[in-house]
Amino acid sequence: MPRKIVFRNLPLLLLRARESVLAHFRPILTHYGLTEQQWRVMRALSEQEELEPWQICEACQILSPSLAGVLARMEDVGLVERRRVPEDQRRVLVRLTEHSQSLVLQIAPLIEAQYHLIEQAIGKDMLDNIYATLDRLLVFESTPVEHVVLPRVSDVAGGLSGEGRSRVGNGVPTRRAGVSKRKPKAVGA
Amino acid sequence: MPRKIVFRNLPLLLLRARESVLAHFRPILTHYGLTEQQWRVMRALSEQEELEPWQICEACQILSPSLAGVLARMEDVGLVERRRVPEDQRRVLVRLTEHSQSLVLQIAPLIEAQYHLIEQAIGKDMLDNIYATLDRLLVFESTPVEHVVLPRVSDVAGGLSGEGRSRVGNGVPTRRAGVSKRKPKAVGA
DNA sequence: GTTTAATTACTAACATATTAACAAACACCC
DNA sequence: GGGTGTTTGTTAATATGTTAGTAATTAAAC
Repeated sequence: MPRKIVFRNLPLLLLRARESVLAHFRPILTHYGLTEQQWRVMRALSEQEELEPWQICEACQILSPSLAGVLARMEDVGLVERRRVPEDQRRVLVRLTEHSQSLVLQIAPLIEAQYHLIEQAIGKDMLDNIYATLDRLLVFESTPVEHVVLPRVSDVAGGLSGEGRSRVGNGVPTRRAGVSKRKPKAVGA
Repeated sequence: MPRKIVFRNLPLLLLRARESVLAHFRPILTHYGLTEQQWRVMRALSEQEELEPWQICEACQILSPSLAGVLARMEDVGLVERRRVPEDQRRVLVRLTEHSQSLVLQIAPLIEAQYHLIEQAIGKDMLDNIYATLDRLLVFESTPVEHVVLPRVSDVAGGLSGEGRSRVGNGVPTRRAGVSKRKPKAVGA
């Protein structure tokens, strides 16, 4: 096998870090029947009163197609209301319902308290350091970074130049239905 | 509205940071028709030769049900092979195919090069600092952090104690089919 | 040695992520 | 003033995340 990549997997580390933090908040949200994304939207709308979808996308780091579903479900359960902008019928304004606002009033202190517990466990200096580091990482969002040149290869993963898949009889599929239930996909053809 | 939560949204910041990093690698992976998760699995298997699914879950921060699908698809396109452990018919061993190994040989240098470009753009000190900070954040994975006590509330988000949703006629749904195409869900009933 | 519990990988059901494509409303332009 | 392009939100299709539950196998208890 090739020499290991000398750099540690940064996106993976960030994923782990995020998960380790989120683990301390998730119980609060699920306790109130909220998903993580719903809470992100609620928190944003609790600070802005009214936002357009694209603004929520930016504020909550949710892509537009995802947000469409999130908002639709939130409207279904009465967490947000949507109305069109009169001057521009394309645009929409989203806001929290009264119910949702009172929900924020209940949850926000718990979130806040949990942050305090975290700060208390790892120290304020440490927490500040984390924020500062992340900020610098985000600045580099706009920092121009060169990109490696990609060799031209038409279709590599699907290409499978030669060996064919031999789905049946390799040991595993002989078990439950699941393993061999995948669609054929005609690789050798 | 309630006073803003004094702490900045840490999970959101981590999400942003991760995205800003990943943005520099995604083009490489999509160029080879790989998803981010597939590459994570491939990178792990390129360093271990053979792993059991639960080990991949840990190494790649992928939950077991997700990994089931990821591996099934990867097997479909000939990226990995699975076989049962003879001594324990519950367990499975996963490994890269030859094709997949040669793919790693092509991609790894590009990933590596991109890391170098990033390091070059933000500085080695900065990068080291990031890694160090993330490590400390991960240590706190095991650090015992108290958890806020949750007030007992049966079903809050769905409860909607009173106001009813008024789906039709609030301004928005009058547009395309989509907005009002959601399942009714019987809130008022 | 059979019953029970624990493991391991998986399925099911739903919410979200991601990319591409689309429709309606607006802006321009000639 | 009707083409043309742009913006905004959306749908479609597929992959993954998340929680709960299941089947097959093994280990433990009795």
